[in-house]
Amino acid sequence: MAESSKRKTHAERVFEHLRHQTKALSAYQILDDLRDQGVTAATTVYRALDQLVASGRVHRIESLNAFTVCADPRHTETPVFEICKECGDVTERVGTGLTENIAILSRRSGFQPEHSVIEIRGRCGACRADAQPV
Amino acid sequence: MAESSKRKTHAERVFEHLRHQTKALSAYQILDDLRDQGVTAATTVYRALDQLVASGRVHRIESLNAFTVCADPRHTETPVFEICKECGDVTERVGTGLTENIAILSRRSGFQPEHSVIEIRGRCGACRADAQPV
DNA sequence: TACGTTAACGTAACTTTGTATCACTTCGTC
DNA sequence: GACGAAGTGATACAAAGTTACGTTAACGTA
Repeated sequence: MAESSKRKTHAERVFEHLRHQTKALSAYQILDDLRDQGVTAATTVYRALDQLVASGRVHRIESLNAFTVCADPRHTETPVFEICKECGDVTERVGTGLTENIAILSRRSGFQPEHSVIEIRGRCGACRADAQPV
Repeated sequence: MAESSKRKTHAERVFEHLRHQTKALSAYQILDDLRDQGVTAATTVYRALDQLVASGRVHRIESLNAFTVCADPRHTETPVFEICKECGDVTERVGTGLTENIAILSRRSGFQPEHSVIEIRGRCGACRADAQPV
């Protein structure tokens, strides 16, 4: 029981909880959801999220003030998030080539990019299908 | 004195103030700055910003919770914002072709984009030059 | 076993950002 | 003058995020 003996931290609990969501959750939503698991302070949630974001396991969705798990922590390219206005689902896209486009743009303007935020709001395929009339 | 007789609204004051900034300002920063012009309520500032954003004269910078004037209200393409971590300056780029990239991406995924947020954080040309050793 | 160190966690207060409600003023128009 | 619409303010509150500091648990080591 070498590794299973390790105590479970709140950061792990936060990560596990986020992993089971299709929507992004706010810090205070996470706090509410994890109260019965012993997470009682906003500070703790923010600390957990800081760690998880720093290690690339969780992304912050700026336009929602919310958080979602990283679909594939191995990717290095800037992720693109599709956010459905109707159902709230957040989908991460990687390998879109947008990082390169931004790099090209920046080369022209002399700006040195470090971290990009790309978030697209609209309607997801499922919600569009639902709205289709016969 | 036909048009000059029109009363100046706080929305106009907010716009004029933002126009003279190189950085994005938060709503409460705007409130502080315009107190001596008679703007005293956060509500008023938010109402003014709502109008200005709706009419396309001002953009909201999601990752900063702040606002900046639109460089060219005639553009229809999604703007890209370069945000310098050092000096805080925000620069709007249009005609970058990124909108089209997003459209292509969405066509593949079935997502219908309505409003995109593209914000790049990094260092601007001026700050990079300042940091250059001899 | 006792001690010291460190990481994780909690409490509390606070700041920042944003919204809701209701009252009041201004101004054009009938 | 009566009326309605637009603009504004005061108050209260909700949501998001931070800071400072104290406590607890785990762990290595003497």
